[in-house]
Amino acid sequence: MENLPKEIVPLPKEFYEQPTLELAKALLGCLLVKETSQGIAAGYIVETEAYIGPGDRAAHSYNNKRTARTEVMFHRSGLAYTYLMHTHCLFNVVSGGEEKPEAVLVRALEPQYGIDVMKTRRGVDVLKNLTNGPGKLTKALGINMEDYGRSLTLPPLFIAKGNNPESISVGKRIGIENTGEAKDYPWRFWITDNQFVSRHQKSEYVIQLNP
DNA sequence: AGCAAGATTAGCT
DNA sequence: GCTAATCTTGCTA
Repeated sequence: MENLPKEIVPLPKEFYEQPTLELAKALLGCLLVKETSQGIAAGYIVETEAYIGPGDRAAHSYNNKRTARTEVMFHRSGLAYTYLMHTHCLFNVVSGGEEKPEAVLVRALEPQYGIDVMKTRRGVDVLKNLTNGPGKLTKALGINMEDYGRSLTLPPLFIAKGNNPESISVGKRIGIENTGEAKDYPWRFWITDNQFVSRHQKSEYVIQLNP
């Protein structure tokens, strides 16, 4: 079983208390880690999308819709919101704070640790295709509905500091054609030119970050 | 109890 | 590009 370097530790809960659009950008470059009996698998987050509470028609929590599925979105920031989409599990980070149902969808990773177990789980041998989509990365890391509501500040599922990206591209969210005006909100973020993003798309604008 | 829809993916044309 | 896969959730009755 592969072990992580000892300096890789979960980010504190305060990290998740920034505004959702900021968090969606701050998560880029961070390391998403899942530990299971099969071993550790982890990758750098390279693509995210923000879903912002009652006013966002594309969000599951639109109009404060509170059901068994969306319940965790109303809880504190830094919990895992997992849900099923067709045959796949998708992974989100809850944000916004108590009673503010917001979340960041993690859409793609750059594989870093446990690549062999990822290949086994995915039945795929090409590194680039292992985690370049929201349903693919959960399968590669072994994230499933048992992770619903889990805190991301401790094992077996957590996020650690990684590398700060030099440049972030911003565009429209993917797969929400039927959501009226919300489909055009520029709330998708990815590391510019990264080869592990789920889809190549024209950016609305690019943010250059100071080192 | 029945049913339509879905923040996707893989495989084929 | 297009479609099937496949199943849970949430809404309506």
